[in-house]
Amino acid sequence: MDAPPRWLDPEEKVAWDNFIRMQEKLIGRLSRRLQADSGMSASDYIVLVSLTERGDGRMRLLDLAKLVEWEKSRMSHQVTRMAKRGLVAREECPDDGRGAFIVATPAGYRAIEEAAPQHVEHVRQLFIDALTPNQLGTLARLSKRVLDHMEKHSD
Amino acid sequence: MDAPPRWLDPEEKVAWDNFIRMQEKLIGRLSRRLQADSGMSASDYIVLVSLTERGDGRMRLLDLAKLVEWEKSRMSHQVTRMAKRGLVAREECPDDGRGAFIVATPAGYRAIEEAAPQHVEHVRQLFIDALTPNQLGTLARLSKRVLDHMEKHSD
DNA sequence: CGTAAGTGGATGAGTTGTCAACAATTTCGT
DNA sequence: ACGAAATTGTTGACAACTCATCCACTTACG
Repeated sequence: MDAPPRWLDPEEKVAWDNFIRMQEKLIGRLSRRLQADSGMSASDYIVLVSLTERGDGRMRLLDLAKLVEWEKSRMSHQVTRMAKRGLVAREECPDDGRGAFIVATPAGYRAIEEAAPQHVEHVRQLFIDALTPNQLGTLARLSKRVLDHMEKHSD
Repeated sequence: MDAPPRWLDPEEKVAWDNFIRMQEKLIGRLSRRLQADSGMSASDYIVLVSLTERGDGRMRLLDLAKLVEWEKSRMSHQVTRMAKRGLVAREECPDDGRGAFIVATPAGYRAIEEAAPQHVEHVRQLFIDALTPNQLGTLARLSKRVLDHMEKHSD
């Protein structure tokens, strides 16, 4: 006998709906714009940012995957595609015969340097500017709270 | 000459990062769980919910697409796939020779009725339970605000 | 040592999303 | 009423994600 489902009460449902719709619209728009004005997908963007933010533009595949919280196979495919377009390259790892370094190429650096200002501007237009600094802070805290909650909640 | 990019200040960056990571983790987990325990994708789920929430379980393709804010081609593909699995069917539209009605089949009804309780439970565990009712209300308002802001901002 | 378990990564098949082009109707302007 | 434009929907090609599986190398343990 199943426990009766605990349906969402009206306020909970409104909260969930608003959140979902907002998030979907926001992410959708941002990624389409990014694609349109830089030819990069959101995934390309995060990978390049992650890589180039640490001085040497070089990271182990699995570390990269953990950093952005992806599965390793997803990262591997992604890197393969980006390598095909010359944005990153794989380098052998001397210490660990199995390993590979992923490196941002000069073209990769150029690509984020060109894409970033526009993208940040859109994040500002669509998200940051919608809220006061106070509200933004609140949203940050609530997001963090949900995030921490999920981390406890194994899966 | 380009205007100098208005980078995010540290608080803005934290807010954006927290939000993005939260949202990605949340959506990721929910959709993997939904897939695992009901064999439905998140897309299948919304389509069926949208269809069955209005009495007759029948809607025009474009209306359906607008409701969930998808592109029409995405909806068309989605419906094709769902039709192949017997969850929905296409019906001709008498008033409009171009049009098609999308209808939830009995199997479609059964499918959401089975999937919904578990899914709602997970939404509760991962999201609702992370926050107090007050905080949830706040998040709802902030989401709505961002949503409204985006609607003004044509695209 | 030698072998089993663990780790780092690659790959293939299947599903889903995007974009662009097209076809069929309907509607609107004159 | 007639042609142009808009609406409704489909399709095909292609990119991206997931899952499962596989291979190569490292490490740990007896």
